[in-house]
Amino acid sequence: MKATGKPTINDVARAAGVSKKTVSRVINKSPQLSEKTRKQVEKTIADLGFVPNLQARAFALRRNFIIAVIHDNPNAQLLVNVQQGVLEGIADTEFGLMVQPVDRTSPTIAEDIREFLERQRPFGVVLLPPISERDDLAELCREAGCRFVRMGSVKLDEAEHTVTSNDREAVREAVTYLIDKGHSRIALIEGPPGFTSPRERRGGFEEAMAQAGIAVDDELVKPGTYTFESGVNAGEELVRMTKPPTAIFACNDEMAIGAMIAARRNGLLIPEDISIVGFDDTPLSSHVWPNLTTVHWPIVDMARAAAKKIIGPPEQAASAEWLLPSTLMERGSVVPPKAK
Amino acid sequence: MKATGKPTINDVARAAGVSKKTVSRVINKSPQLSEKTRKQVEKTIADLGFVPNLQARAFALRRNFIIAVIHDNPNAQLLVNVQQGVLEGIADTEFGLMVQPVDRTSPTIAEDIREFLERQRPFGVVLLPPISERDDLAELCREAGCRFVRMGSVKLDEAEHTVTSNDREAVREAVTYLIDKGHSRIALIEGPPGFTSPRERRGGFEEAMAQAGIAVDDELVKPGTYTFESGVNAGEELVRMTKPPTAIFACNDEMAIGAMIAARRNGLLIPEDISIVGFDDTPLSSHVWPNLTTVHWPIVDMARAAAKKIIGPPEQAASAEWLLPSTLMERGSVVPPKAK
DNA sequence: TTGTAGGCGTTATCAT
DNA sequence: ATGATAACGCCTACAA
Repeated sequence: MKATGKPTINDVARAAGVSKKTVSRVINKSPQLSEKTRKQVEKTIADLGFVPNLQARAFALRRNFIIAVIHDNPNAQLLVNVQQGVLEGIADTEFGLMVQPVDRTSPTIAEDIREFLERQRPFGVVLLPPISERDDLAELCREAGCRFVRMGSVKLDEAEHTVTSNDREAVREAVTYLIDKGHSRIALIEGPPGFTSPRERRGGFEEAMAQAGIAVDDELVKPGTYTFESGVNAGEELVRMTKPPTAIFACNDEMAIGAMIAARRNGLLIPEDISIVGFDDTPLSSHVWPNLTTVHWPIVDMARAAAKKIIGPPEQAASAEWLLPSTLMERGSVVPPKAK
Repeated sequence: MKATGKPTINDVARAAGVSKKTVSRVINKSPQLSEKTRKQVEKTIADLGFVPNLQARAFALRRNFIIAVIHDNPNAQLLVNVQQGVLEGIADTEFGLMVQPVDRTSPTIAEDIREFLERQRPFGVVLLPPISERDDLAELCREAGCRFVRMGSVKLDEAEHTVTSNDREAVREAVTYLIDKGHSRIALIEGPPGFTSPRERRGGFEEAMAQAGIAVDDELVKPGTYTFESGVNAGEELVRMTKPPTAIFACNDEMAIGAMIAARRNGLLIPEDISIVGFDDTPLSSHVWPNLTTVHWPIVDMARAAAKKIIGPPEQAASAEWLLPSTLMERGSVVPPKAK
């Protein structure tokens, strides 16, 4: 009768003595059903061990039960954290997780994404920075009928489609923390130009300095690209200055650790000779010595929140929290500057 | 006529003046079709811009066009590399990539995987180590009607279901390289007990030493867990010995770098005072200074090969290569030992 | 509140 | 080699 050996909606309908539409209504938790019928059908479902066929539902609804993470981000730890967060968000549901990298520099990126969406028809999409900032790509999701959430460092869309961290505020807090420790010659290692998160982080740095009435010394602001090497390079330049900074804020942990290596290679002790603060709170930050004081970026929480917005009712997504705060993790890489 | 606005197989059939089954045969490259009909239908397909609906095909075939990576592996870089490899393998096909982590320590792992396979019905599954070693989980894939490939450090299954690296041989080569440089007091930092890859890597170490007629000094074999910290700990113990080793082989890069940190913290220069070799060739190995000499683990290639085995014809999978060689990457962390 | 009829887009079966 | 017809399992629209 059934090729797969599994009961279908028809089997349930027959066994329960109702139509399959009624069974369908039970599956989909339709509100207009007598309590009696619902209970009875639910019992039959349980008795038969019926599990609705996801592919058939997907076919009828023209939507797969899948959340896709679309990204153009080379950072392995970030990706895995996002995946973990999404998986937590869809735990105990019928949803699965797909991953689709794209090439930001490709002229066909929009076409590539459209094709992906039309092929796989994911229920929803999580867009990671930096491509989450592109309105045209978000529009693509809307056109394809996908729910979507854009992750970033600033609010990119309506609450329904946004999950962000408050990088600016968190950095301001971190730099203020350095200032409160007594530092005033504070260096900044920037992130790659042209992206929002580095800009926000730099903004927070400047705000903290301005708030404390300290002028930002351009000599102490070094470019970086979020890579370990760029942190080493910037660190080298900083510690070799005739009057080096007493503290460094790096826009991510990898660069902060690069700067640590550079400082140490030049004979400086950390934190005694120079304090260092990072951003992200990657596992590495607890692995180096001294443990890196850094800003915890709640990327797992953000991804979980994004997934829940997508699979939950739209009105709930609109009212749900979209700001997940970054917070300072005080560890071992900061002390007050040496008295001169 | 068509709700989605897209042409369906019916539209093609009508326009081409054939039955939809014939169109289906063209889509599926059925061999028994007259060249003339095929050409004509193909032209109609192109004219109409017809793209077969993946969900409908999936429904009819009871298989989604998806490759799932099932894993219980905490290493972010490994996961991302595997994902990249699989994506390369399915590039320009209609397949997508799903990711499903599982908990190795959970008693319900088999049930969890079965449920996932029955829910999402992936076309194929890539099993990562260490769970790829469990025959019962592979059997689960077979029962669920999924193609599958098991990745590992030894041949775990028939060629059709296997992609492996030759860790043992590669380590033997790496340690022989150290011996050829003049080292004889060579330490080993092991991987976590109970898994195959650490066992193979240790085996390669022992074989190289035996081949050179050097007895393995148990004092110089330290346990590790593949983590940075365990490398630091093992490294500390080794360099503090009254007669420390002149070289260390660590079973992965993270531990090798941990050992580098430990050595340097104890006043040793690398490679002058102590040579270090790792395994994996993670990005980090080219980021530290000196660049780490390490064994390149071809994980991306392995994953690509796995994906191709899965989506290609079975007979091809059986005959395709299943062994991807690991090779030594000579960089800056090895020199001959100091003359006494 | 519940049921009937029909459709979603493809593949499989079995003719011809 | 090709076609007619019936699945596949669910959902929507409309009717009762």
